[in-house]
Amino acid sequence: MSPSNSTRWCPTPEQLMILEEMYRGGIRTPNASQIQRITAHLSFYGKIEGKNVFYWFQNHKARERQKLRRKLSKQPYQQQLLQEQLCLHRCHNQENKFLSSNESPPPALHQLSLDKSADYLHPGGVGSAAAHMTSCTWKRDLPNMYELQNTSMMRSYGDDWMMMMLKMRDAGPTHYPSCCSSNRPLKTLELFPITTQNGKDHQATTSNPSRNSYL
Amino acid sequence: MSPSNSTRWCPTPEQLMILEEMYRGGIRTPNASQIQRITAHLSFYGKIEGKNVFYWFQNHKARERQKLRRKLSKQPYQQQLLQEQLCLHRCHNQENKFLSSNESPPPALHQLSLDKSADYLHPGGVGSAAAHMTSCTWKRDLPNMYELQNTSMMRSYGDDWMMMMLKMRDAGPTHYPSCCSSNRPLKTLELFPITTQNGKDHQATTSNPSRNSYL
DNA sequence: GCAAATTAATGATTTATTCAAG
DNA sequence: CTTGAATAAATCATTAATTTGC
Repeated sequence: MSPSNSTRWCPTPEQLMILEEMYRGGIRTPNASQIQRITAHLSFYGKIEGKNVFYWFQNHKARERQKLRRKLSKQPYQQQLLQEQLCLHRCHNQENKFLSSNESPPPALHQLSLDKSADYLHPGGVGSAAAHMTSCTWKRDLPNMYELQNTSMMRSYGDDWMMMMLKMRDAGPTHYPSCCSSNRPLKTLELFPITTQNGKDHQATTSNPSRNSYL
Repeated sequence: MSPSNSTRWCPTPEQLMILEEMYRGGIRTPNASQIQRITAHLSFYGKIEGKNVFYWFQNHKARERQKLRRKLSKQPYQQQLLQEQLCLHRCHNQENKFLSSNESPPPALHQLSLDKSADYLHPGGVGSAAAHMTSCTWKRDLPNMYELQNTSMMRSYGDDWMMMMLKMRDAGPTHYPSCCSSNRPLKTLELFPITTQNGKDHQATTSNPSRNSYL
């Protein structure tokens, strides 16, 4: 099937780079509004839908985890411990929003006070594919993305979950200039709109944080 | 937590009965439009959302399967074969729509020609909870529900998948007269609107039917 | 009888697995 | 082989049954 009417999303290098950056930054299970913003943002670089973002994080998380598992199974025990601690660190960084909210923090985190200028602002380096892209205005807004990760999708939809069902796919895949390659001029990434979320992202604060999962 | 502000859906006996009836009828993985219709229909008997229907079928299917597995593990081999054949029969009934469409039928079904007045019109009998309900006008429309079951949710959303993310849950659980008990007078079930689907339900006909799963 | 305690069901989420495009 | 898409299995969490001690 030709790329223009491809059935499945084919991320551009820029989209991929940004997604990986976010993943490195600690995003694992973006909630609905996060997905929406990410999608809006990435759509500048090519056709993309929310479900693509959703699936990407799901798959990437799962595959990183499995990659790590494979790796761990042939690693000496010492290094395993190290890895686990790194993981924990990431996890706690993710929880910062939680810690600073007026909700009572989860017990396990009560006893910790972590540096909030976490390492997600200085991730390990960008991919090569579009490395020349001016990096990276959008990073400044990354912290906005750091809302609760244990927010579930379904819960987020609320009564509007049904919206997704209101229409069926009848519009076939529309024009999609070139699959898997940059089809727009590279440009400094624009900021996410700095909306104050108006409590929209604060649901699910009663969930059990132990169910959060970060690789 | 009192029922009125319960966090989770609590099906009324009528809703449950209808869902079970549909399940017995062969519905396993309703697609978006099916879910919408089912939801609209069931909402007559109490508060309900699409996701509840979605989850109900998912859970029910899984738990019936696991129930059967447990049962099979202590059954003589002969009866196992019988069970499997029953399952297959159901499966084929589900595929009838497929067979009659102008899409090329799945290979595995090519070789079979089955009675289309399938047994889903005469299911094994209704539950006792609301058995006095005039039974059952809505059954006449059940065939409408027999669209492709292998249609995936995500695919159905299409470009509107994002709709589900547009708003976050801010409306808390609204008034819900009485949990788990009939809060409206029983009445003959109304027909589903007999819409001709207009091709809206015909997506995903290219999917591999082997992935269909019917218990 | 009737709450508190325990257990069983089941609604809701997440994780693992699988399919299939490219 | 990689990875987007989708489904199934496992898990969590809340509600209903039920048991238990009074």
